[in-house]
Amino acid sequence: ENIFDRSRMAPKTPIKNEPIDLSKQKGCTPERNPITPVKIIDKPQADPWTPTANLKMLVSAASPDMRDREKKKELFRPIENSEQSDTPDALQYDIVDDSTVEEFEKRRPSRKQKSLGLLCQKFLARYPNYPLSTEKTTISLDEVASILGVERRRIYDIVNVLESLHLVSRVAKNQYCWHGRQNLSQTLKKLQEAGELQYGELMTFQHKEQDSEYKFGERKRETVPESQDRPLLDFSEPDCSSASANSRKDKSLRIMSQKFVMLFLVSKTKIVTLDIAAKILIEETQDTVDHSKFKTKVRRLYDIANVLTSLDLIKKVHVTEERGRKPAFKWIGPVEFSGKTDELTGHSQTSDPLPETQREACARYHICAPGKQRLTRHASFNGAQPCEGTRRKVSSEPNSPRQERQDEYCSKMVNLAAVCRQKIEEDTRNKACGMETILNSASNSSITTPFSLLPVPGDSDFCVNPLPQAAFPVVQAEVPSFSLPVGINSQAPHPSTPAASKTEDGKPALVPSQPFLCFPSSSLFMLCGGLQENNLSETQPLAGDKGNWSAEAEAAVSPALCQKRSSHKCTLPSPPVDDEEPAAKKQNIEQTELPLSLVVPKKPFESPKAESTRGSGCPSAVHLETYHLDLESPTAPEAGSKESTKPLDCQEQEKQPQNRDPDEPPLGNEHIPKENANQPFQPQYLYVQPPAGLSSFNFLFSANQAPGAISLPSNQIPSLSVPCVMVPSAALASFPLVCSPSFTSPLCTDASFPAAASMNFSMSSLASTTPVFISTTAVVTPKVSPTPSVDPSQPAHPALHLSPVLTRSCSAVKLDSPVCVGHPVTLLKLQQPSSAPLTPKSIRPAHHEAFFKTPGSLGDPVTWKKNEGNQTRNASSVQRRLEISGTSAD
DNA sequence: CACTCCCGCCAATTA
DNA sequence: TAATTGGCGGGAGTG
Repeated sequence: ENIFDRSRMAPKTPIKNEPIDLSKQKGCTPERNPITPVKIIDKPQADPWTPTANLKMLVSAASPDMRDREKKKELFRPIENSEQSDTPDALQYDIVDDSTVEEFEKRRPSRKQKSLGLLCQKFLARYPNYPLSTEKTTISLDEVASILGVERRRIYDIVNVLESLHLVSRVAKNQYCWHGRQNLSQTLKKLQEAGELQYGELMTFQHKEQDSEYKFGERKRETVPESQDRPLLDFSEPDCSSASANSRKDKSLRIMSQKFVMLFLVSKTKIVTLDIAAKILIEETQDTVDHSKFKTKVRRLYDIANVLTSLDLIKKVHVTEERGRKPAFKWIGPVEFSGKTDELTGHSQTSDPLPETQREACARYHICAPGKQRLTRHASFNGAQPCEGTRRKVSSEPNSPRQERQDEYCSKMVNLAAVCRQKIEEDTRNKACGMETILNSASNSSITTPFSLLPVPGDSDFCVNPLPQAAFPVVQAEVPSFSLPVGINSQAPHPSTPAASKTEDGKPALVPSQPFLCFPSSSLFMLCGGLQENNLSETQPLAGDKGNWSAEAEAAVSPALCQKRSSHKCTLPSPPVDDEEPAAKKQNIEQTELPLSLVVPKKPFESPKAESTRGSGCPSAVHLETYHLDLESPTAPEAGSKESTKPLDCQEQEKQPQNRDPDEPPLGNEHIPKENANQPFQPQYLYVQPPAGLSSFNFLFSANQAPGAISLPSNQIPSLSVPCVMVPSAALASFPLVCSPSFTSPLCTDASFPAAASMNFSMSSLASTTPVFISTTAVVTPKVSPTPSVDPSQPAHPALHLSPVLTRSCSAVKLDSPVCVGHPVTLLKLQQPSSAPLTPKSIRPAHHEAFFKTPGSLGDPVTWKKNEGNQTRNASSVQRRLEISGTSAD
């Protein structure tokens, strides 16, 4: 025993301890990290003799008074120290500082002393809040555990939460890198953005109905499509943790932590009650909240809250509600993230400042991110992110678990989205009246028409919804939509960084963390933030089924929803469109059929290649990947220079031709026969900033497809035959998309043109007020202003960059959609459509079951689980990659 | 008794 | 296979 003790004691004993601690802390001795011997030692001790045991015994035996005395006394310290931090503190200079008071308490054997919060403080005390970027601090879990005198399990709890905020990142097993709070603001910003997408609506409700917690909770659930969450998480975590740590379940403490923080950031009051948070965080779609599950969730929230409290980000408060007093937590951390994270920003790679508006940020990301990502990947890591780099490497491996994880994420997200969507639908029906009408019309139209955008001025939420809806229609037409986790970082594959994007077999291209929906409609791609997606899905859903959903804030659900929609589409295969809405409907012209046809052709083409080429990619992702590839290659070049877009386009055209051809025929015939002919189908995208209403969305219109379609006559309904991508701002951030500066009124004419880069819609054009309809055919709404403005900053490559991501997303979508629908049948349908466009693989993954299943939300009895897993994994991997790349960037 | 949440079993993952 | 991670929930400490 003594021997064991010694090993442990080492920390305790002044002599041994100090040296050890120091070396570990500052030195970041990697050496130790790998080593896990500590653990062994601990275990043996713990059981029989562990210091803890002794302490416990003592404590229990001793009276409180005694405890206090003892605590103070040195005698006690040794014992306790071994377990806790007292000794360590003494040993560790830093620790003492922060936790002086705590130590006091710690001495006690009492439970409080062992609290996770205290432990966390001790842990934090060991490291500087703002470490020099130059010096990397590695943390050995074993060491820390032994130093703090706790079992490793507890360290995991702390580290997981810290990791969710990027205070640390996992480098390797047993090793974490300490980043401190340098990136905290960035991370919070990202989370806030993500949270707005996911929970924005909820929060709104909150404010409105503070009382109705339940409602709140419910809504949250709905809205909260986890899909987004994960993406968010990814964003935040992209670099480090995503890779290895992600494994396990979606629910990880990490994700919960992020979501929890998001709730605070989104909440106006900055106060979140535990029960609400628990409800929101419960994956289960439905109301069915098992009491046990709820309890478990609450336990976890306490764990998280303790850590966050020790970080001084929240504090415990009590909210008196109707029922009585509820435990709650108030956010006391930074609230405004103007966009930059001060020092943080500079350091953080991925996290650029998300300054201004999301969109802008997104745009910037696109532009800038690529480079970073690439860099990050290649470079092992810089400063704080080194760890990430390593992981990436690992993850980058084609078949590595990471991919799987990613896929899983996707699937989960999808599931969540689906669930949310369902709920949302219900809610929306009830609540979203005005919106509904619009949406409905949209949805209907959507079916008929490829897609319509409703410009919803007003609230962002609403805005979001409209767009999504619009998107959905498109999806329906075609296909599959997939949701990707939102990539937070700039990881997005930029054109400039071809390697990066491809590195992972295309996966990387996708933005890891950012959730988005891709609608591989023949002509359009839509990327939506989770929320948005949800909205879309809602609206879209078959007119018959859910025509009324309001896209509402639930957007969060979006991904799932979207998928569902797609599935719906499938199911509703080309419902003859009704033109409920005149304008929109007009567009519907081609209606679903067209889009489908268009889409299908492409995908098939692409998919084959992609698949063949990339084994690594997820099956489901295949088509996407293919797409990506095409895009990527072109993009990469572009990435370097925005202007380069043209060249890229050319490249794209070259590459894409295959895809395009198939696609085009359908589209081209209908919409843009001419243009297509002229131009190869380059995957060009038009980037449209989100209108005010759409704050979070970005639209990308593929120039290629569009071209033909674009021909729109200004007057009528603006329909875009071109594929467009809707990307949440967040997503954009990750994307390398670039808007071609040149556009002027691309829509009208030429966006489609070959060389023409991507077209940008200025937000203003979209500006909420005017609804834009995009028909599969290609009509563009007049509103769309040919705004060159939109993003001068952004290069015109959007398409390229996006494509990779999209591709995956697409694959995912396919899967998802069926799931979402909850109707296996739909899936099948989808598949078909997808099949054309998508490779079989992609479809399979689509099976979605996994996605659907996850939360148990839908209860999908679906039978396609197999694929799901893969898909999700892939997606996740992709995300990770992206993240990683982004983070590592520099 | 309700709120907290420690503790550690044990499964999922990883090495 | 062994080690690492981490979900999970029993049940104990606190007020």
